[in-house]
Amino acid sequence: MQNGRRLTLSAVARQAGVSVPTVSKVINGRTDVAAETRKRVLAILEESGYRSPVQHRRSLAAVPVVEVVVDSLNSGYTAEVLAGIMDSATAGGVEVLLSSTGSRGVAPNPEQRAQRLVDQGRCGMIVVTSAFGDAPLDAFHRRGVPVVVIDPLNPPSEEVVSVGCTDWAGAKDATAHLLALGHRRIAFLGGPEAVECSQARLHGYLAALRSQGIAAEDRYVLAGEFRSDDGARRLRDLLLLDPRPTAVVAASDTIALGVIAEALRQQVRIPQQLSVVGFDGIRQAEESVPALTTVAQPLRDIGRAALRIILRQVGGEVPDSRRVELATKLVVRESTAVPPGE
Amino acid sequence: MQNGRRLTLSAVARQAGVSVPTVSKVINGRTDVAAETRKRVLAILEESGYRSPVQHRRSLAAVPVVEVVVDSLNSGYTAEVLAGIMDSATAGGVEVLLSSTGSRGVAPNPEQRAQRLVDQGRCGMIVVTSAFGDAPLDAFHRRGVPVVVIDPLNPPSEEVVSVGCTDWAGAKDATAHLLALGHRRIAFLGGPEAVECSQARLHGYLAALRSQGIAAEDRYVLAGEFRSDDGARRLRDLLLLDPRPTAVVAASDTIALGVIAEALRQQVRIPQQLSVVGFDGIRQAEESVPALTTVAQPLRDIGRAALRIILRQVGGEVPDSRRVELATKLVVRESTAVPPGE
DNA sequence: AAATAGTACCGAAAAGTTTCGATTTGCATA
DNA sequence: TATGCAAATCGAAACTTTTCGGTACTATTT
Repeated sequence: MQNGRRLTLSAVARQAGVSVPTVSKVINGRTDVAAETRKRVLAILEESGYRSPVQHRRSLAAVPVVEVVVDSLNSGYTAEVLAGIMDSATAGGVEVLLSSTGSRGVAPNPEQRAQRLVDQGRCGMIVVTSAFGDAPLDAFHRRGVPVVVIDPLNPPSEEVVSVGCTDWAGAKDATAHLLALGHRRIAFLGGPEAVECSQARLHGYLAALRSQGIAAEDRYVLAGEFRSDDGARRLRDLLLLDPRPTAVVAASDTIALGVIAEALRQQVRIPQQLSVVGFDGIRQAEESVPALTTVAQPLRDIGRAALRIILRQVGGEVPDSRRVELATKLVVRESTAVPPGE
Repeated sequence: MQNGRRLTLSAVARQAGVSVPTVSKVINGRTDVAAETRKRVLAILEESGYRSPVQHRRSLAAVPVVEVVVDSLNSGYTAEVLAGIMDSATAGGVEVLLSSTGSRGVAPNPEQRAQRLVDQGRCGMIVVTSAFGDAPLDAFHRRGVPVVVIDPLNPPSEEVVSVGCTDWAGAKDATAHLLALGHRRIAFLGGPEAVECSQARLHGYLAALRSQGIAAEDRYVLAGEFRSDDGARRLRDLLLLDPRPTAVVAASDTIALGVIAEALRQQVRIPQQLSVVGFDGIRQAEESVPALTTVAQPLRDIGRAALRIILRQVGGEVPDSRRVELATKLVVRESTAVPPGE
């Protein structure tokens, strides 16, 4: 390719059959390039190994920074994942820029935000359990900024890597554990219905029941928020049913802890009268009384994995999978036992 | 100046009697411009009010960055403070760079680290509950980077602003609350003896006792770690004493939650047989059963305040105080009651 | 003093980016 | 069907930045 001179934009442009500005726009992630054209130009760029001067400078530049977007910090879940991210970050020599969406949802102006990201030499982004539309993701993708989404609320789009755990299998394990103890009336306290992982957990629960030939009862399945007070509320509803369920599978530890707290208040003894299984494996689950049996997600590992994936993408590797699922592990503690009256 | 067209480099260049590249170099701080020439060009630039496109973008986009150093993320305490910092950060339009010291202590090379901080345009630093020697702090101070320390483990040095809560008064309130209920044998489960806030809380406890003319018993005062398992361990020790204390003041909520959990295991009923007061006001304290009476630090407010102080210092203000203490508030919940046998 | 080397400074030319108008296309409307 | 309108796409031209070589000046050597 190189005939004496340095590799230049116009050479790439000529080969791609477009003008110099168009190539520049592709490199800088402008929107006014047809997808078709962009692809062709990118191919030539790839092949020729062209690097724009700014790209080049950036690759020499100081410590890479990864931006981490969280929805809120008040759950143990987020903190734990963040801790994992920090692990990998210090190990990998990158820094972490934390940004919180708060209640306002994500990024007022994704295009501008993405541009700022690359301007300031940020090399990737991790989104933790937030709804993230396709439009903003595209803004990052066009600029070649790798994005990893952890436990996305909405189904992740094509071009983004998502990291999570084996939600379906985990809920199935939890339910199977209760079935093995002899429970037959098992309730499920889910998360918001629209949320991806929530659905997977529900289906794991249903699958376990079905495999034992047990029909799921609608009134035992209550969707709600991933919050302890909403767990407490729903337990009150469950206790009004006749016959009562003898066990509860909660879609998160926060829900399960709410159930345990409310059970104590209602004089329902756990696990003698009611077994409870949580999901997530946050720290508080170990410390509750009785200690919570739960499906532990390797939250720290998930955080670590997310950052490693970013780093690999920055290094030019193509991720071998759009979805990474880490195995959950059922941790049996004190909140589950054989059903009452047996 | 503007004769119909937009203000452009070449106009400035013409007026200054130099070429366009030279003006560009002045703007971009290149070295190959004579001091004399630079001055002249700068004058014209000033006069004409020219802003280069990148300057313009930057003024729209550049967001100041504050570095936050935490020791670890696995306590609710840190997460809560961080949430407060994020509050102020989003409100104040700054970004937060998170860095974790982990177990390895702080900054391998403070001098270098401080330099990098200013190079990358970071405008301040917040240190959350970490030991932080004077040497690194000085490195920042010399470079004019404001540093705020939240609840420092060691006594903060002269040149740094520290933010905390009224530890002494808070512990005194907690103890007074128990005294008012009629308790006379009150134990104190402290943090590590060397830690500043831990000492203040101990002295608040002692002061409350003294004000009622009660002598502190050494065997009722146990130092230890800010961890729930260490709280549980120390409760076991307390229960062996004769006479047993009827109430416990814990120097942190984590300790207190450990006490509650262990009490449940040991069949000691709270608050009927033992009253417990915590300190911090983390989220889990609300959700425990029984709900924990605690001295709530305004953790979020502390985080918010820390960042605001940084921002004011960046704005050129001189902090009016080296030490900011936010008031604690005794939150009476279910874990305290009159002593048994009355 | 002359030659040489080194360096600071500048601008022509090359490279890259942005603006803006021209062209096309899709789609709703007359 | 014709017409208008808005959005998408692209490149020419305008603009900015960078590279690179030349000039002039100074210091050093011969």
